[in-house]
Amino acid sequence: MGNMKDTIRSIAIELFFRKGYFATSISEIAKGSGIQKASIYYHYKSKEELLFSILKATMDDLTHDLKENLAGIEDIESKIRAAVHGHVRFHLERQKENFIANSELRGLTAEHYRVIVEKRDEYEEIFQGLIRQGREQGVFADVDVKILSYAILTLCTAGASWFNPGGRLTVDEIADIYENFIVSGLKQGDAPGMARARHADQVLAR
Amino acid sequence: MGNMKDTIRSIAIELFFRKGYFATSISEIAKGSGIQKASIYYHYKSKEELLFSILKATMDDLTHDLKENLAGIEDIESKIRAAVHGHVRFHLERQKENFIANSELRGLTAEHYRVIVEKRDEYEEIFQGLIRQGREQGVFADVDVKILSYAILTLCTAGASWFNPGGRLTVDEIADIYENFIVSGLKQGDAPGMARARHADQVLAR
DNA sequence: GTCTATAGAGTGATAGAC
DNA sequence: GTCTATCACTCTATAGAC
Repeated sequence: MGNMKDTIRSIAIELFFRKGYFATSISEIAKGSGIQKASIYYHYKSKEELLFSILKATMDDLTHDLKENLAGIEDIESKIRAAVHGHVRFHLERQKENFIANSELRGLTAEHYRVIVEKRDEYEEIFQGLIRQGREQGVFADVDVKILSYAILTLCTAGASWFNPGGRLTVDEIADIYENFIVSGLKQGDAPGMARARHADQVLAR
Repeated sequence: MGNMKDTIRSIAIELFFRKGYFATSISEIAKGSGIQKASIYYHYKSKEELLFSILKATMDDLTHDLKENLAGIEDIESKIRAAVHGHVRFHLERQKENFIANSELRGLTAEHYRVIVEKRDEYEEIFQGLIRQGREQGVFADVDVKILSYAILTLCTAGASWFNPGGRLTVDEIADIYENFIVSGLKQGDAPGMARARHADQVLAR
């Protein structure tokens, strides 16, 4: 946190998280950074660029993290577990940036919006690929890949909105709870109705 | 949509959903309603009061809906299914209001914020009670009630952010997918820390 | 790299005519 | 119940001194 550019950045993250992007003014960020508001524009050419730089770095780190977590794992269930665990971990450990990344996309210009959404889509596709593979290998039930990938990602992401760093459970304990819940949901062993019918089909086909 | 008060309200819902509360101005709402901005203040005494009236009605209807959906059902699994199904249905059918109710709480005054959070807590407690009951009756596994209730609610709520009314699946089809995923997750969820051990056991037993 | 000063536009809200 | 006019303020961003 040596230079002013990073100080401004971390004050902005704090304020965008607490008050929201539109409700935060440049002068508040300047005040928190201990400089005059005009000086902000030496480091960032606009408020929107400051937001974009935060979102871009967060998305890049997220995808990089996922690829690293999956490297070397062969078994599909272990892969899903590693992906979910890492996703939860990342969102709880960098709670504020991730909260902003999921709620302030509307603050971006059209071009910047496109860049971030592309990165998000790339990340989602890796996840969807894992679910699809697990389904094809018969490890998971015949689930709807798109709907459940959205569900799983937002489920874990949501942790960033209520997580209390000093609370009852550690990051890894929470990640384990999610991991088990999600893998059970994907396997759908006990679900009656349509799910049970699908499950029976699979068993018979083995 | 006969009177102006309701017109203003529905234009505000549309704009708050699309652009966000802080990024929407009174004059935009007036323009959309076909009147001058000063006329807004005849119907609502401030922008914040307009937001509050939207959130309050949404939360009241949500809880009312849940109580109605649960009435007369005895079996705990059927109760959870009805609660989840109704929750998803409500959020998809009133997508915009619900999106606002989950992202614009920071726009409220301290007192109004308290009112809405109280209503949200009341709703959450009903849900938590159902999960707790299911666990005590042995229908569900020994899950963490608080964490999973947040997880389940945000999971279903998130539907309101990506749902496309004219899309591939109907509201009830999506609700069914969620229902099965959640009930499966609740039945087979393990205690924290057991994920790796359990998975290893499974692999060895093959 | 940070400052003071200010441009230029938009904001929520009110007063008072009709 | 809607209008015009306006107040008082805040906002992002820039110019130019140091």
